[in-house]
Amino acid sequence: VALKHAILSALSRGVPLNGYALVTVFSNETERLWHASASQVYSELIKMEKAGLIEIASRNELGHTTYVITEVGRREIEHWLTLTDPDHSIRDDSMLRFMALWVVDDTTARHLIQAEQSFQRKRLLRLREVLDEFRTKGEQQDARAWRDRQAVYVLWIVQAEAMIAWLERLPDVFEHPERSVAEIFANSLREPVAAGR
Amino acid sequence: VALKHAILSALSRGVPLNGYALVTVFSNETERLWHASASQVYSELIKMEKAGLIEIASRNELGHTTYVITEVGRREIEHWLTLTDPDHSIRDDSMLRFMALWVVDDTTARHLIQAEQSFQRKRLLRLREVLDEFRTKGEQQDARAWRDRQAVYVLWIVQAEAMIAWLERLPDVFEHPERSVAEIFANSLREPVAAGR
DNA sequence: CTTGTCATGTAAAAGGTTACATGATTAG
DNA sequence: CTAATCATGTAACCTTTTACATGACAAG
Repeated sequence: VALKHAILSALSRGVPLNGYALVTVFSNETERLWHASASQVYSELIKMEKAGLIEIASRNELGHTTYVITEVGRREIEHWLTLTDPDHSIRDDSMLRFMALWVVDDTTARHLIQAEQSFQRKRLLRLREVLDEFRTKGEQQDARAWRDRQAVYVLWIVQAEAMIAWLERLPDVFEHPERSVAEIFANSLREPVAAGR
Repeated sequence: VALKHAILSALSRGVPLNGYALVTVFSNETERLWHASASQVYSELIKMEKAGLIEIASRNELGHTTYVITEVGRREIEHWLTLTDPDHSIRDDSMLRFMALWVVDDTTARHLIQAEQSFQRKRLLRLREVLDEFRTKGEQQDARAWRDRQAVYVLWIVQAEAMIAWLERLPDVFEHPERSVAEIFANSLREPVAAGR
């Protein structure tokens, strides 16, 4: 129901984009916002153009097409943000696996944990790289949009770091049944981290 | 493709569950693992029972049915964990909104941020409650399963706390354009949090 | 005695994936 | 000259949502 909004959000920054550029955005595992397949993006673009939310900025003989957001699209984005409630439902295959991890033996669990660690470390490096790029890029173009993007990346970096630290202690949960889980994660869970307000 | 695995994972702890209990699990916004609607759960259960992954533990005259996992189901879970790769693709409506937040004015942004803050605070309280319940519950039943669950809740709590702290500083990104984003989130981003290894 | 929660399903519509098909351009 | 990447689309299939339908039971 929201690929439409993900596309509008990407186009709202003003730069005309072609279908392929959007496909790359939505197949990107670093940017965990909205996933979509190539075929879905192309057909959604056609639908949105017909609906007047976006329009063709350019098209060459090969069919290569760039799109920009229209005024109608801009209003749709504002409507979505202000008049509909966020959907907090998630499908997270990777976490689902960790919830089921106790069924396998300790050695297998260790392998799976290490694989995820390696994925998250690579993702963290990538996140930091992209954040650095934003700092220079944002100075030219719409600063407000780029500052927003930077902020989201900051959260992703903090959460990736938390995940990596958690994965480092996770094997102990299975391998040291004599220690309580609270004890194992003692330094992560040092009570109400300024939850006050 | 994975509601099947989410159901098997829930049943793997050995307690027979009925459709409604599973519906509650998958519509729960605290436990951000796998979301599914009621009708989907009921029809998936029928399909899985036919496929021999689960079986009926009891059924009364009213049609109220509880299911347990079979040996085939247990093998399917292990196959999934060890022989297929995790799918890291995500659709996160709430984050998508934050990425587009710069399009609205500061007052509206503030309202939206506060609404999310209130959601995350409630979720955090709920997470802490459930974690406390696990500590006592886990002593009786399969300790390994319950320790795993506790660990996942620990990560969720840490990440919810990080999100709340981030949301507290987010308004400054829009309202203080003279300050750099790095500066605003300085205490969150205090460099490589033991990413070493 | 009626509202809310527990409990189970079916059918149509919308959303999303996979497989297939095609061709230009770039880099080694 | 060949493999990878850029670039666009269609069709069949599968997954998920929405709307509808039904009824027991408990609490106020």
